[in-house]
Amino acid sequence: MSIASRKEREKADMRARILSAAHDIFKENGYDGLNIRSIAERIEYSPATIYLYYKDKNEIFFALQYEAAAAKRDHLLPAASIEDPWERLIEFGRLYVDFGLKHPDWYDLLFLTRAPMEHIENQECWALGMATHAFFVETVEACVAARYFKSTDSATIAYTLWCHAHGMVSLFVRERMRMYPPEARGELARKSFEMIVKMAESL
Amino acid sequence: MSIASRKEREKADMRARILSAAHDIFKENGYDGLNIRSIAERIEYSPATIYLYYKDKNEIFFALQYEAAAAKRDHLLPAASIEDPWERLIEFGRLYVDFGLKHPDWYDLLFLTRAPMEHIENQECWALGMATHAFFVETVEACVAARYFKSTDSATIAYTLWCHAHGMVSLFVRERMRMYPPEARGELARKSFEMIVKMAESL
DNA sequence: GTTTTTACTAAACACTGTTCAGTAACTTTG
DNA sequence: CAAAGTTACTGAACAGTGTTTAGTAAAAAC
Repeated sequence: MSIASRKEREKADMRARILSAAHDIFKENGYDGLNIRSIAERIEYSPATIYLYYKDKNEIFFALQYEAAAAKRDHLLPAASIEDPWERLIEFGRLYVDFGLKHPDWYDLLFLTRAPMEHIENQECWALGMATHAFFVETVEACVAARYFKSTDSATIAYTLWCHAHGMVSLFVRERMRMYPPEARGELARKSFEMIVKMAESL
Repeated sequence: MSIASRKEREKADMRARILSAAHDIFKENGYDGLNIRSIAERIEYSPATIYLYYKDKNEIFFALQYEAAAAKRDHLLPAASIEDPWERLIEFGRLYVDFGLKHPDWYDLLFLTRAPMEHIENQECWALGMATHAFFVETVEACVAARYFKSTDSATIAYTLWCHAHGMVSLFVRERMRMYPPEARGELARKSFEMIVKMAESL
């Protein structure tokens, strides 16, 4: 059994090494600069070897997406410890946008990549994303329970707030904020966040 | 001068034929299915010929983006004739989302494609998009002028509403609405639109 | 020590965008 | 109208993708 378990360990190591190389290349050159040959070169194996450990590029893509989802969860984690649901919701939103602006590539990977969505529901990254989203929805529900809103439709409230935050970040990530002068962008985002908070208060 | 002008006309015709082919292929197979060889095949010329009429694929991309911008403008046009600015604003928003849901490929091309943005500000498509956006901002300003809002920050109001609409559409276009059960998606979008209208009333 | 299994790779395939040398037709010139 | 020059076009190639396959050398099992 010793040899078999060692081989298993080596297989897992190799998978990790490939993913780590993919991670590095992605951080350095974005998704566009990430290709099988560049990964192979970095780990000093032939391109064909990659396919002995990952079925195809999509599988590596999904693994990277999981890392992005984990990074996002970690970024949002500080909000979880805030007792008051309304304060928690605001901080959650602030951190969500902050994550998108600080890590546009990760955000892109999670929400903007026209990617192999066929079977993404079966992937770990999807489950992790759903869990983080559930935390957000629960916070909205806690606000509803604590009568912070007149409306009790927590699902629609959560979705509406998410749409706004996602809209902000994705306009930025995909460079459509160029419609506004560079110096105005930051302030616009800040003001809009304040505005949606104010609007939410009236719900 | 007759020959020269005929040649000019032929050149313009060819450019139009190439773009028309690109348009058709895009509608049939999306941006992924659109490549130089497929265009060449459709117009029955060699791939190299394309490069005599368009500098590179980006130039074709920009031309297509212009068509998308024009289609969007036409889709939004009916709202322009509504007198009351508040009603106009609502209809504008409704049509904006409607356009995105009905023509996800066009919307994608306009707002979600990680595209050659370097010089897009110099492209016609950009100017057209800006004009349509300006119409939207003017409508918000008209609402402010008519005291439909307490707030007078029309730029932030416009941006906030846009973020919400864009968020809704782009979550749909990039298939992140899969987080919700299929039968719930339509209702969620409808309710969220109503909600943002309600929220805007309180601004 | 022989056989079988495993880990790996070179080379290729099919598909992209793009370029370039060559050719045939058209236009201009004398 | 023939020679020279220009234009429109293409076949073939290059470089870059993801992926597959046949073959090999080392490791493991017997």
